Amino acid sequence: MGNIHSRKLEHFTQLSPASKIALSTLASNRVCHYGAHEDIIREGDRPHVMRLILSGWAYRYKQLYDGRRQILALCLPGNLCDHNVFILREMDHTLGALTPVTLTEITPAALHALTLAHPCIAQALWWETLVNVATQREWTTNMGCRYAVERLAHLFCEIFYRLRSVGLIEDTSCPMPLTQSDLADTTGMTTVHVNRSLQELRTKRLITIKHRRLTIPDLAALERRALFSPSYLHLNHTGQRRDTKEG
Amino acid sequence: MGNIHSRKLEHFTQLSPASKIALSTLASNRVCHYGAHEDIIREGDRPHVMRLILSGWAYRYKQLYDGRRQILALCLPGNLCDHNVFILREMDHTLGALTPVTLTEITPAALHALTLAHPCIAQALWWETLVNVATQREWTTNMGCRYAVERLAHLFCEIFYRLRSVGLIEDTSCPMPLTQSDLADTTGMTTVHVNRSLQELRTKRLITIKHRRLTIPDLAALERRALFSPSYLHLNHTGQRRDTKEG
DNA sequence: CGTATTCTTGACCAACGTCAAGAATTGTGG
DNA sequence: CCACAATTCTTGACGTTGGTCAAGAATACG
Repeated sequence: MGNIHSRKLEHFTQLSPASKIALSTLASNRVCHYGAHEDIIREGDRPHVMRLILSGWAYRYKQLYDGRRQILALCLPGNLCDHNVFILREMDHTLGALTPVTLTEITPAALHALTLAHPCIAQALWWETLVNVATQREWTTNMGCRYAVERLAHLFCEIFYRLRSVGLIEDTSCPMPLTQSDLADTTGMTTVHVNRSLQELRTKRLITIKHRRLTIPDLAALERRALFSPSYLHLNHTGQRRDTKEG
Repeated sequence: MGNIHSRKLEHFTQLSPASKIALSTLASNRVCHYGAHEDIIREGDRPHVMRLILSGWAYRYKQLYDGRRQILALCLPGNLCDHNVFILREMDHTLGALTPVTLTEITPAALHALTLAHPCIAQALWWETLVNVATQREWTTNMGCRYAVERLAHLFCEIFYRLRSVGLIEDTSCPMPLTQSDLADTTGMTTVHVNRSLQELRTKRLITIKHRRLTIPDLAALERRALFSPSYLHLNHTGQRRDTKEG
C-alpha cells in the first residue's frame, strides 16, 4: 500500500491484468513529481516518453495567440498519457499538472519490449487510445450542442464515472480540484456563467461542491439533466469497475 | 488510373510507402459503395472491420435524444476509419456517407497479418490515429474558444490542408460538399448564423463557395482570420504533401 | 418542368459574455 | 494558531453573439 508500485497496481484497472503485471515490474520506469500548475510537457516540445499517472490530476490544454485557453482533456490516476506519442515530431498542445502529480515515464524501448513480451498490452494501449478519442468526440459534442448547465453536468458525470472505475470515489462524492475558472476553460464559457450555472445545479439539488469535493446525491438525475450516456467510456470492456463499497 | 487499386494507391499519401504496397496488394479487401446520406455503421452497432475511404467524403456524427446533431469528424479520401475499432464492443457514434463513398473493408485478421509482415504499418496506423485525436482536440478548441467566423474559417483551412495532402485540390479551390446545415452541425451553430458568417467571409474576400466548390484566394489571410496553425495535422511527418501543380 | 432542398433575409429574443467590485476561502510565513 | 495576501467565488448591471421563427428566393434534381 505504501510504495509506488502497489499504488500503481491499484490504479491499473483500465489495463488488462497481464499489462498490469508487466508494467508494474518494469525496471526502467522513472518516477517523477510535479507541483500543481506546473507544465509537464509543452506545445512545441518533442515527446520522448509515455507517461502513466500514478496520483493527482493532469490536464491537456491549448492557448491561442490572444490568450484564450481551452482545456482539452483530463488525465486521471491510472491514465496513460501520449501512447506512442513519440511517433510525432512535436506536441501540438501542453500537458500540465492540475494538482501535484506523480507519474512514471515509460521509454519507447521499454514499451517496445513490453509489447513484444506481452502482446495483450498492445491491445490494452489501443483500447485506452480509442477511449481517449471517443472522449474527445464527446467533449466536442458537449461544446457543440449542449447548454451551459448540461455541459457542466455532463463533465461531472464523466469525472465521476472515470474516478469510480479506478476506485477513487467515496460513496456519492469524489475529488474536484477544478476551480470555476478551470471549469470555464474546459466547457468554453466564462467564470461568471459557470458560477451561475453551478448555482442552478446546486439549487436543483443535483450537486454540491465543498472543500474541493464534488457530491452527486442522485447520479441518475444528474445524467438526465446532462443528457449523459456512459457508452463512450466503454467501461464494460474490462469489466473491472471497482466501486469502493459494493464492488 | 482506372481501377480501384491504383486509385487507392493515389490516396495513400498519409501512410508510409511500405504500408501502401502492403494494403494495396491485400487480396481480402472488399470494396463497398454507399450513396450520399447513407449510414455506413450506426451508433450501437458492433464494429467488425477497418475501413479505408477510396473516394467521397464520410463523416462521424452523434445525435442527442431531442434531435440535436453534432458532426464530429470528416473522413476524406485516403483516411482510414476506425483503426482497431473492433477492440470496442459497440460504436458510440455513427459513420455516414456525406457524398457517394467508395471504401474498402479490412478485416481484423487481414490487418493482423499485415502488421506482422510489415511492422511499419503498425506505426503508420498509430500515426494516423494520433493525428485523429489531435484533430478532435482542435475541433474541441474550435468550439470552445473561437467565434463563429473563426470557426468556419478554421474548418475551411483544415479541409484545404487535408485535401491538399492527398492531391485533391485544384489551384486555390477544393470540393465543398457540406451544406450550410452541415456546417452548422459541424461548428455548433444554427444555419442562419452560418449563413451570415459565410457572408462576412465572402465580403472580406476570404472565400467563395460556388457549385459545391470552395475557393480560398489567400490561404494565409484565411488562416490569420481563423487563428489557424496546421501543426496539429502533423503533415511534415510523412513529407508526402502532393500539391497538384508544383508538387 | 415541377418539386424538394438549400440559401437568404428580417424581426425579435435568449444565452452567454464583459466589466467591475466586494465577499469568502485558501494558502503561507511568523 | 493567527495575520495577511492571493486566489477564488459571488453578485449586479449591461452588452453582444448567436438562436428562434418564419417566409420568400434561388438552386438542385428527377
